[in-house]
Amino acid sequence: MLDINFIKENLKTLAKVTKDKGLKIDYKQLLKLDDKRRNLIQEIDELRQKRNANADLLKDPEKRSAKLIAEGKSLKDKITALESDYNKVLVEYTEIMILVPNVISKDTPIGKDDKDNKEIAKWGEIPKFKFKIKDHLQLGKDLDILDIDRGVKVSGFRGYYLKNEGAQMQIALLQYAFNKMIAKGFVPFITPTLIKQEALIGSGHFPFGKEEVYQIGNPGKLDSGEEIKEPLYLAGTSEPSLLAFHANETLKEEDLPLKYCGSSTCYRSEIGSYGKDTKGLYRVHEFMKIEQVIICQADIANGLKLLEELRGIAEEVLQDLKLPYHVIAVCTGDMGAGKYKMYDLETWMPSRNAYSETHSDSFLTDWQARRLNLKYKTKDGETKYAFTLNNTVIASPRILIALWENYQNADGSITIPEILRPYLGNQEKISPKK
RNA sequence: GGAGAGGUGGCAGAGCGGUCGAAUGCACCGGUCUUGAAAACCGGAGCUCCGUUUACCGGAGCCGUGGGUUCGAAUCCUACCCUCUCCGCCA
Repeated sequence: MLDINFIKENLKTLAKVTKDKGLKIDYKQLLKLDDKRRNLIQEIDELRQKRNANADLLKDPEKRSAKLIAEGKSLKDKITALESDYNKVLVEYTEIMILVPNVISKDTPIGKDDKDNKEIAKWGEIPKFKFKIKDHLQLGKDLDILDIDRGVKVSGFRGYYLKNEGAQMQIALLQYAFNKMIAKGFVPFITPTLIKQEALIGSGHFPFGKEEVYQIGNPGKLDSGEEIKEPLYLAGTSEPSLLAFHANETLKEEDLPLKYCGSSTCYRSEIGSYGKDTKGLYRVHEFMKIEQVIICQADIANGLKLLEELRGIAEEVLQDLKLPYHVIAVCTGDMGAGKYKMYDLETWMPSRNAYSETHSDSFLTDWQARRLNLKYKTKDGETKYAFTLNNTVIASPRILIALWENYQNADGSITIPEILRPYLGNQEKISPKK
């Protein structure tokens, strides 16, 4: 969400960024609703003032009269009617307001989709295999560390089991990553994954990505006896939980920046990507992830610095694992409404013969904080909305694709990356069983 | 799942139709006193929104949330959310 006054003063910029991000906002309608909204507030406030004055007179039994009471009744009716109008206008107004995208950094590429993203850095050598490589599915099957067939049997499409060293490796990755983050001063969290709609609106996952999120219904009853559901949702990342942790709070500037990392299972419905990546571990309905989140002062330069810091941590993880990757500056059409600037880290996946997304590093200025009503008080006593950032630390099993495929050997075994060995009893290789 | 109690300012805690944005205590800020501090005493202080002559000026709203009753609601009714206690069940 943006400040309505900022929107009014920057209509041209916003019209452009809206188009560049592939969105459609009726700004004329928004301004109209804002006018209506403010006019109604004024009218209502005036009538309430009269009502209060009237009620004040009636306090005195001597002044009590049928006329005053009638006057009070009439005022009440007018107020009720206007309030009802106001509520309707506010709903429409809010519906548009939460769709208004954030502005972008100067260096964000303008483009339509991921084809227009720009590679800005590269690390590691793409491995050249002298044998016919297997993809992670084959490796997983041959080494008995992944079972897709039974995953589908039990969980349905996109279901999977990690098994043996496959299972161990996932836990190893998470633990290694968690430890790294703690060493860097991030506060470790295990976050709720069953969350309320407000948290998802706050992070900006709603309304944009609503269909991507699983909904869980809680039955209840309305006044009228009508059955209702106050839904809960399965979070697709710990980001909304970590951000909403401080929703409706006013923090102290001296406590910023807050550096958090959250470990959670993540759920994605993948509606809208039906035909895509249907094989293997690339796109699954549930996975585990450690996410890094920063809540900081409202300072663009500082935020950009932190974005680089988060990127650096993610790069460090891939370098620790010795996986080739590149960094791309994500273009407007691919970045999401709330983003001010965004990088993706894509890791080399031999079977896909491509770099594929494993990390996503974003800076959102105060776009999320406004939705979350997350503020801080400056040293001068001023109240401001905070800025927020987030990036992946590690997400598995997707990263296992890169890990298994890049580390495979001619004999069909997989070398375990050194950094993970301590978590797997110092085992060096995953070899075929028996 | 059953039974009961309750949600008021940073915290504790009164208020149970108009005198309540809200007593009182603690904490906080300023002052007096003091060599300094403490104590004591005096004074001050919340948030959100709207408007404008942008002035800490005017107005509205905020006592878990929404709806209702009333000329008037922190106070009454109602639904929902949450917390606590006891019983039951349970990883």
